[in-house]
Amino acid sequence: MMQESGTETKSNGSAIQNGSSGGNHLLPCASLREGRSNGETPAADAGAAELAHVQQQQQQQALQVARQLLLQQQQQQQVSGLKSPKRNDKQPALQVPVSVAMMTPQVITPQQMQQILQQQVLSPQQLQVLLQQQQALMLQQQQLQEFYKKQQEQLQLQLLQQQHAGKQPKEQQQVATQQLAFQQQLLQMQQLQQQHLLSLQRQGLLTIQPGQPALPLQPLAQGMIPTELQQLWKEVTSAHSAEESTGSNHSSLDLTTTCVSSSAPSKTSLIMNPHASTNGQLSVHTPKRESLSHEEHPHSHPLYGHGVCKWPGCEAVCEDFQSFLKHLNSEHALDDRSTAQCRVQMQVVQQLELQLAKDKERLQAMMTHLHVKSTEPKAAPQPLNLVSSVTLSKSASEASPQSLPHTPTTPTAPITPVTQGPSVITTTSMHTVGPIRRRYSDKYNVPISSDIAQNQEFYKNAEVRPPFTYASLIRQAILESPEKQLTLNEIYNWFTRMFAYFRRNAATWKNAVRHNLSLHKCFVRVENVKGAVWTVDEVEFQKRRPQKISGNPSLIKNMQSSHAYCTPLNAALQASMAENSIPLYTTASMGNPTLGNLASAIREELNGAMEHTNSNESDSSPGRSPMQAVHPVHVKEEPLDPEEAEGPLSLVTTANHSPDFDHDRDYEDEPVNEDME
DNA sequence: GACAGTATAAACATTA
DNA sequence: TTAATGTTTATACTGT
Repeated sequence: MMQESGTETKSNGSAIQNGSSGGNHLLPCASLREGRSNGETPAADAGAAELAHVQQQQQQQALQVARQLLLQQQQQQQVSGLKSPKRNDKQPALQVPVSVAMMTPQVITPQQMQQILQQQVLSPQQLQVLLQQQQALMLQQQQLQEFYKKQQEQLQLQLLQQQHAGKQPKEQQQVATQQLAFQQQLLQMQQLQQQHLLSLQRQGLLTIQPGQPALPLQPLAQGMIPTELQQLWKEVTSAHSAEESTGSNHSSLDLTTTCVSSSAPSKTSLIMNPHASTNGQLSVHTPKRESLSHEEHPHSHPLYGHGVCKWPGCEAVCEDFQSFLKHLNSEHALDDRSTAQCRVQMQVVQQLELQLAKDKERLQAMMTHLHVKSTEPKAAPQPLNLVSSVTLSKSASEASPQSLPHTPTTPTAPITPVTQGPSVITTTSMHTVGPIRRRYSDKYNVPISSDIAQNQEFYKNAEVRPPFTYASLIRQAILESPEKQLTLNEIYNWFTRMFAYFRRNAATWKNAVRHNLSLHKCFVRVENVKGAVWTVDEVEFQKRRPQKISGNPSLIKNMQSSHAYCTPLNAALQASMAENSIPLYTTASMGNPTLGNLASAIREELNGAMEHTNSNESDSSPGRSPMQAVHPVHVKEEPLDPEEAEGPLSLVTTANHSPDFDHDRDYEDEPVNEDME
């Protein structure tokens, strides 16, 4: 009886902290505006000539770095007694450019990947093409590097032999000639990739920003990438080995076994260098780990969802899970292509992790700043682009209200890093702020189902509090159910299934759910055959909510300013990824999508309301919606208590009917999505 | 400042 | 008896 209370008491501290953290997840919006207000010019401003100049400089830098590395290498050889004075004289000129190539693989760096993601201008197809091009280049380069490495090893062996034999070899010159040829090849590849980048830039797909000097071909930065990849790989392999050590090394995927007998390219890659081996094995280990972790949920696989293969760029339709497995084994077996794709994915993940770290740091700074300034007088109220209830001093949000992009990112983008690493908003990152209460966006008539649908994967994986009230969430859970009724336990399950946030502090939020169910008249308990179920009295629900959208231009303007409520994830991601990409925020791009959001909100509410009222065959007396008259609503019949459904749909009646709102809208149960895109 | 809405916590009752 | 479920009260916070 009191045990739950007891557990709640125990978890109070963490619950408060957790709640605080949840309220913060739109803070990146502020950072987004901050980024925009920096006055940094779009990268597209950088001309091709300037880019070429920068690349030349960077090539020179690369040469210098390579020379230094060579010197270090030679010093090491001197120490180890392997050095040949003659070779020492001859080798540098040969090794330098090759070393450059070895140290600076000219693939798209995470920074460049970030740029592309920042721009938000690439369609998935474009991205796929880009990735494939990069994969091809990477493979070519790997092969060249591999071959060169072998040549160099041969050369060293020959030199050693010749030192012992005291001979002056002709073979050395031949090998050196070969090396020179490969150097030239590598340089050509570099140039090719530079041209590729340049063409991307010219197409507007990739931008070089003045404020990011390390972007295109920064040798040192690139030199760090393999190290980081290696580190990432260590994490992966350690986790994998840990799993194996526990005896769970049986796999449901053939990929694992093919890994062991790996095909030639991957095998050589394994030998070649740690980075290659990393990637080569990762492409195998990751599915295996996933397969292991999902063995108990045979129809749940990270690469499979909604009947579609989620392998990057695949999207093949698989009827069922078995066919998906067949598809996975056949189409995504261990080969060069899959390996390269995994490598690219690694880079994406790594970049996102870097971005995560950066944003966490920024968040800390923001929180510190806001905490310091919390006593400062408030400026004129601005529509906060925050879902959270963080009591921001208005100084933090005094930037332009049109700071949020309307082009949403796909919610799947942030999932991987979020699930693999700590959430963007960690509880620890919020501790310094003190008690924070949430303010939820459903007060702004955000289409909850749209938001949830769009950010479903995000909410499922990131411990981010959904920006909706408990009442809205409960309603959504009930309305999503086939019969529009759920037991309490089913509501619980929906919460935990849909939101990672609600997988913690169960006592707290479950109590809140029960409290809301009891408190709000809109939730009606119905005795059913299988027990008590909860239904939604949509009329009561609409009564409960403030009718903010009434055609008032100021409200619409407010909606426009705060339309980021519709996609908190997108806002956060945009802020996270888009730091300086101004072109997305042009005034012209703000117009219709905003109206679309508004329309979506109205449609959403209308749809939900009318589903219920229609299904109850109730006649909403004084104020029938004009939209209802114009647009027939297709709803399912549902067995609800007729006495619960009556009264006007105030939201609908007060909403202006804009012709933009309802083009061929199919008022099904499916959430509205397209208005976000 | 009043008020409404909401979150959170807690106590208590009921029921399976 | 226990856990789940449901109700109610209290308090605090936020926005209007």
